[in-house]
Amino acid sequence: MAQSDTVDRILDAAEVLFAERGFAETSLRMITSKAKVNLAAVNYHFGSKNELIHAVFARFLTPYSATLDEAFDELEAESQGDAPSLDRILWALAESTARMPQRNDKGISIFMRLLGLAYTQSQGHLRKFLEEEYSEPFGRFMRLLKEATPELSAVDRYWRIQFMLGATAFTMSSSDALIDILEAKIGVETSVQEIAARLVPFLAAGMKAADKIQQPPHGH
Amino acid sequence: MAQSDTVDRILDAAEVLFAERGFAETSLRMITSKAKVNLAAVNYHFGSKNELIHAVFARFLTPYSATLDEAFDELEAESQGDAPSLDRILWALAESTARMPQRNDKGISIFMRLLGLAYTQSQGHLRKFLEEEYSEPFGRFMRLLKEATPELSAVDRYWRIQFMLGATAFTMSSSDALIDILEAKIGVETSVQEIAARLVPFLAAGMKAADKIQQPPHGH
DNA sequence: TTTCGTTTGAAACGTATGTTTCAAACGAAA
DNA sequence: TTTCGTTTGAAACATACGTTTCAAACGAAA
Repeated sequence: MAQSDTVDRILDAAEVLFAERGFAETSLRMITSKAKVNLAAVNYHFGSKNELIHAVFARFLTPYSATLDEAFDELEAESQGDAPSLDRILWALAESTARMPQRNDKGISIFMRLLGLAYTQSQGHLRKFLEEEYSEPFGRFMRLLKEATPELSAVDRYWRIQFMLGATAFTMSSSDALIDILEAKIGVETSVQEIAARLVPFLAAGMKAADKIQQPPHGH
Repeated sequence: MAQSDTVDRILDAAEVLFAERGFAETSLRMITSKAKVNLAAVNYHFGSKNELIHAVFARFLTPYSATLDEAFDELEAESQGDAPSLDRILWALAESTARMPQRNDKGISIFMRLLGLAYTQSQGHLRKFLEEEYSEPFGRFMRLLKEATPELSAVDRYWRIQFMLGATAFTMSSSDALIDILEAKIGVETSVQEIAARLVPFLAAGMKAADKIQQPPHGH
């Protein structure tokens, strides 16, 4: 405990509780009591609850952002000149995510759940913070997607990307619960990595769908 | 204002505010002040905040559930004996949703956003309430999906249905914001119906994807 | 018009939250 | 060992919440 291991204890506790219960539903007192730390420590070290939320995201998003950047570098290096395919882009994303160093066995679930919350519960301050700090790797991912789907109009691509994000964020943010339900139902155990491996072909097929806008089907 | 138009005023205000801000972030005082109604009226007419949330959902979910049931009846009547196709099931769902009677022009967005919140912010009491009251049309939809995708194993189907739900709930629950972003970006106006019409082929293609689990792509 | 159950209004209650205060404890530097 | 900036601890603060209370107002039935 060289210096302020209090800070890490708070971050660890906050990360888990935020992932379990969301931001508004997690009080500072829950966090400090789980972290076995004085209540005032949060405001002393982080300033406010909102800044603590930012710190929790920064701690895992900064290395993740760097990992992604490397993966995209590799991707572009491999396919010299021509645009990387959709499948390879999505796979690179899935692999980078799976390979993130985990603090414990629940690491990936927490990571995913927080990413989901970032979309879902983003109040003004969080959205602003994320846009300011991490727009670059996100923009790069978007550029790669654009080059990989030249057959789509800008509008088509826009909506399909939202569909992809939705399927991913939603599934991953509830991955723990969904895995449990499946096990109770069919008795099959599933890893987050397997979900990702199932998600990729689903998303790729959706992105490549021939029909852009569904017309009412005709009678049989 | 024959009898308790207070009840409807509360429901109207609560519906909008819940859709805009979520449940925990919307206080009874916000609701009663928007509804121009006394604070105590909520507890008098509904009992508690949780029961008010239930009432908001019941008001639109009960007619929606009936509409869905009719649409599924038609679907099964049309395709006498053989299972309705995936495209037709999804289309029936999208159409039923679009045709729901709206209280105002923002009706569909609110409706969608609440459905999204039901998945996303479902605390214990709401999940329990929804399961107890509306499991039947949901189960019927699942059965139809199963019959329309006999080529999928139970596990494959389970995950792909989650992906569909995610893409839909996520996109629709943010439809307002996404429509605004697209308009600011490309200057195109979009209706919720158009989003649904774009979503259907995306989901159908994903459900029918040949690969179930992605293997690492080989070098180019 | 009087009656009486229903509904509203204003105020308060108890509790929980984020934040602040300030004295005490700590720990490296002198 | 003394000093002094940093960190902790216990308590309080102001505020917001959901809920309750109870008298006043209402409105159909008598």
